[in-house]
Amino acid sequence: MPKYNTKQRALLMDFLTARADQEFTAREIAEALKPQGISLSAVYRNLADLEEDGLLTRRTRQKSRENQYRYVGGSSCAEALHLSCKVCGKTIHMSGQETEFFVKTIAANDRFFLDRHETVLYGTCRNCRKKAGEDER
Amino acid sequence: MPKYNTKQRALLMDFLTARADQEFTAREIAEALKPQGISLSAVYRNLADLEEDGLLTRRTRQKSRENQYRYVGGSSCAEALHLSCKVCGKTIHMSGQETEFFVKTIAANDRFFLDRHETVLYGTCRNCRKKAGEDER
DNA sequence: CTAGTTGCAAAGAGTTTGCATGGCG
DNA sequence: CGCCATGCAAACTCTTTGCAACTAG
Repeated sequence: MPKYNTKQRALLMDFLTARADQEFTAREIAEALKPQGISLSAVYRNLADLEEDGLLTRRTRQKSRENQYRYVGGSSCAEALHLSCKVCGKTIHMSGQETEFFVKTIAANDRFFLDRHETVLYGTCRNCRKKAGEDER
Repeated sequence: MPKYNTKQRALLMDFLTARADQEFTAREIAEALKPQGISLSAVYRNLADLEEDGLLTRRTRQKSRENQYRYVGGSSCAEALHLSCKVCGKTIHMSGQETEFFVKTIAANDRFFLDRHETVLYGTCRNCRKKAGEDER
């Protein structure tokens, strides 16, 4: 969708690809990059382009008004499904093989064709589960 | 979280449980129920309570400013994973058996513990895929 | 040069909240 | 009766947009 390569877009892409799979608000990105020269509206406009191209996932967290943006266009993201820990926010990439198997199984059993880019599976990662276990139960 | 059983909460619960797994905006719900006596703010407040209890999923669609709310607290939703068609919006429940298998596989392979309530898998259902195929390719 | 992109500030819109009123228990 | 929930409207704040200035090609 974009036609020119601007400094601002390069800044944003560098930021996002260096932190693929982490969630940020538009404000956070803008604040981090403002010293290097990008405005909040440029961030929004470029994020919108990326989202339209399916390279970006957006979600709203509970109790929050701001959207969380997550870049999922990296090469290591291309085939894998994303597992996102609700506690620490980290993302795990499911292995390509496992993903392949899931996608095929769902297509066969449910006649449903998964969009790997748009799908994020939420839950708790090993570490956070361990911690929760120590605290509560 | 709620302490009293009000007419408004009953209205909202009836609406949502009768349409489990469909997505609505707060405005849509309020408009549908307004004749029966509920205000937009009551809708928001009750939705917030439900979300906090994990009975409700929220997401923002591309190019839209409004949040989509989806009730996932029904009994048939308890065990199943949700497959949501991006085209027609319908939800398919993955079978309990298949879900169980997936959850266990992911726990074993990735050390990741899926939250079935919070996870929605996006893609295209059989019908919509067929249609898309006829149109384009 | 020409068209796309940026910045700024103002507009826009969904969501939240304060406060008085009404209803559940 | 006391406390919670509702309604209304005002307040909030994130996001979008208009427009002039600036660049990339």
